[in-house]
Amino acid sequence: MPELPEVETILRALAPALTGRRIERVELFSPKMRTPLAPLREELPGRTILAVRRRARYIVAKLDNGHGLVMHFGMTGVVRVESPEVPRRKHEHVFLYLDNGLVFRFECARRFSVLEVQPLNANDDPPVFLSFGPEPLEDGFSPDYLYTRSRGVKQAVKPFLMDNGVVTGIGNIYATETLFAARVSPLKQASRLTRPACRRIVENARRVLQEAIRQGGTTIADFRHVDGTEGQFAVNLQIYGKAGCPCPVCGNLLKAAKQGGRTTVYCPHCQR
DNA sequence: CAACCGCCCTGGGAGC
DNA sequence: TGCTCCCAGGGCGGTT
Repeated sequence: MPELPEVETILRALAPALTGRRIERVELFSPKMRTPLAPLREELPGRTILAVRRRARYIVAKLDNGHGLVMHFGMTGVVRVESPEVPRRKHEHVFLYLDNGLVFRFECARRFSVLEVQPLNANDDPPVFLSFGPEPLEDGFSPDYLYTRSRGVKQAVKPFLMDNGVVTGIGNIYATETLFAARVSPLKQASRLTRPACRRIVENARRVLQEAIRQGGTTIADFRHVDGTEGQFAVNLQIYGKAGCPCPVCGNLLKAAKQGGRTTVYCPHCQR
C-alpha cells in the first residue's frame, strides 16, 4: 500500500529511467484500471518525457506537449522499467515502449491504480492537485498550520490526518505510527488538539516518514521497488497491524477500532 | 458544506 | 482438500 515514502522510493528509481525518453509505442492488456486506458494509445506515442516529479501519492511525468502522464499506485500498483524479453506478469496492464529499448510496465492486481494523461497548469500541476494541503516534509506543514487548520473540525484526528486537503501522502500505516509516537489518540476530535499535541504530530510525522524513505518504504504484502525488491521499513513499525499485542512502550494490549472503514490500532494507555 | 458511506477490485487467510 | 466469507484500503461520487 504505497504511501508517501513508498511513492518517493518509486520516484527516485523512475525519474532517471524515464527522463528524456521518448515513448514509441503503447500496448494495453486491460480496458481500464481506475480510469480507461484506451486514450493512452492516442496520447503517448511520439511524446518525450521532460521531467518526473512526486506530489502527495502521485507521480507526474511531464510531456513535451504541456500535458502530464499522471500515476497513482492505489493499493497494489507496481511499476518497472525493464527489457521486453521479460514475460508479461498476470496483472501487468500497460507497456510503454521507450526509445532506449526498455519497457515501462504497470502492474496492479486490484486495478485501483491510475495511469492517465491530464493537462498541466502553469505550475505543472494536474487539476487534482489544486485541493491538496502541504507536503508533510515541507515547511507548510507546521504545528501552527495544523493547530489552525484543525479548529472547528468535528472529525477524529486520524481521518483528519489522512485527508489530502489537510496534509498529503499520509495513509493508514503512517497515520497510525505517527499518532502512536505523538501519544495522541486516533479517536480524539481534531478540534480538541492542543498546540503541544500538534507539535508532536508534526515532528513525529516528519521523523517517521523520513526514516521510512531512508529504509526504502514499507512492504506489507504488495509494495515492490522498481527493481522488484522489498522496502525494509516494516521491521520499524511499532503498532500497525499489531492489535492484541502488547504496547512496545507500556505493555498494555493494543486495541483495534474502525474509523471510516479503516482499521486503527492504538494504545489506550499511551495515546490520549 | 462537512462528514460519512459505499463502491471499485483481487489475493490471501480464516473458518468450516 | 476445497469451498465460502471476509478483509486489505485510497480516492471519489453520492447522500445526509
